[in-house]
Amino acid sequence: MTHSEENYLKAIFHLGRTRSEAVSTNAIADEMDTKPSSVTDMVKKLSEKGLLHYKKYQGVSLSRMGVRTALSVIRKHRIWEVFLVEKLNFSWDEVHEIAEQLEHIKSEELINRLDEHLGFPKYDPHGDPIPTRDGEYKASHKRLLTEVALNKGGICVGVKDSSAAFLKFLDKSKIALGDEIIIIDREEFDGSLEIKVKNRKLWISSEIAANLFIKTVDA
Amino acid sequence: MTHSEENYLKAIFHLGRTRSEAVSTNAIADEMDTKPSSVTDMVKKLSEKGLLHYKKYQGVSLSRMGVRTALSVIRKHRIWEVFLVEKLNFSWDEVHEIAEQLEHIKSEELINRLDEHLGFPKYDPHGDPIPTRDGEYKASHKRLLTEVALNKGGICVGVKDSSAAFLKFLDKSKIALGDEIIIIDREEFDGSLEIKVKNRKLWISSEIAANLFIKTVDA
DNA sequence: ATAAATATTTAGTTTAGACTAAATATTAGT
DNA sequence: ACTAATATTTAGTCTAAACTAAATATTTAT
Repeated sequence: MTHSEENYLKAIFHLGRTRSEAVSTNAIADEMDTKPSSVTDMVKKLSEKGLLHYKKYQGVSLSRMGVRTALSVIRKHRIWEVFLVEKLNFSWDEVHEIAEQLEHIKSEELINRLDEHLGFPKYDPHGDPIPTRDGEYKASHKRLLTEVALNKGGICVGVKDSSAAFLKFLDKSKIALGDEIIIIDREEFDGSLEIKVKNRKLWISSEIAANLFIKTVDA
Repeated sequence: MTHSEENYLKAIFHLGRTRSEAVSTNAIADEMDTKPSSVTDMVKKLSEKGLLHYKKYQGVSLSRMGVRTALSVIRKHRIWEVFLVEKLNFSWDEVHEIAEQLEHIKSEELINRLDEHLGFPKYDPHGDPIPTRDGEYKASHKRLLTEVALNKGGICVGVKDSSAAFLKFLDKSKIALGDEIIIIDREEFDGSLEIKVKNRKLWISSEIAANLFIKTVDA
């Protein structure tokens, strides 16, 4: 597999998640910042290799093998992102470009050892789930903490209310972007929530919860 | 710079160290496992880019810029090797192939942070010195510990006597391949040496020293 | 239902990096 | 010094991945 082939599979995988029909040539060209004619060429090659299904003018969809390969690349990308943030102290937004390169390093052994070294993280720094070694994967979506079910959780990725008062509250409560938050309990009377953050439990009001976005896998 | 260009510069740098004349087309082809005609093509390109000096039929030598670039790649390679061994517990001999890929990742920031994360190592796991960020580099050579000057040191890379008795001694003394050894003192009377290994000082006889190879930079 | 707009594919070029075979330079042996 | 052996370069081909321009399919709008 070449870098370019891997990038196409990744792009097609992501596009196939949102729109549920076959992925169009133009959509791929847009996503990859290339020309439709180049996409046609590559799509033919990937089709011959059995990585995707392609009928002229009808768009493409990944084969089982294509999905497996795409997930393997996404897994590498996200594990490297965790490494860059956790171990090398890069910030959230600096890591994407470097991970785009690292994801193509060929060594299963390497990525599995890195995974172990990082304590088998479940999410990358942007809150997106990391596919498992054997290709398990559930997509995540950004939602308000009020919409998350009991015992479910995800990564804090943003706030709705960005007032100084709210941000100060978060700071004081030691809740930061990138933290994993899990819902422990929900009080029916006022909708307040008990959550676990960084191995610490605390109660927050439903007003607070309604202003915190987290990325969490679908039910 | 492409991966291939970087690999050529690295190969030419290494060849230029041992033989001191210009490096021949065939030598490069051998080193890179490619054909002489391919080398001629690449050498022309690198010459046009100002990375090396080339006169038809006369071989090549790196320009200042070429040396700088080669050292930057070698630095990356060796720092990644340290990471793989120290942090991911790969063994000595498993790391080369993976580092061959990692050395081409483009990010100065990444390599400098990794260097810091590893505590600014001076040697890679094979005992070869790591070029500094600003291109300082002294080659190292394998020699017996008896030939090393006071206060100098290097990485233990092999034994001359591989008898069970000697290996048992090393094991008991907690001296292993890959350890850094520094000569602290030398007793003129019997040639015995005080050495520092893993922050531990101990005395060894000249017989022991005469059977230990270390890699150390030239005087 | 047909013309216009849009999407996709085909055909032919380009660049990087490799290759083979043939041509030319250099070096070595007598 | 001249021929034989070896080294190097040139010329032309190949593959991957891009591109442009032209051709063809599909979709949309009237």
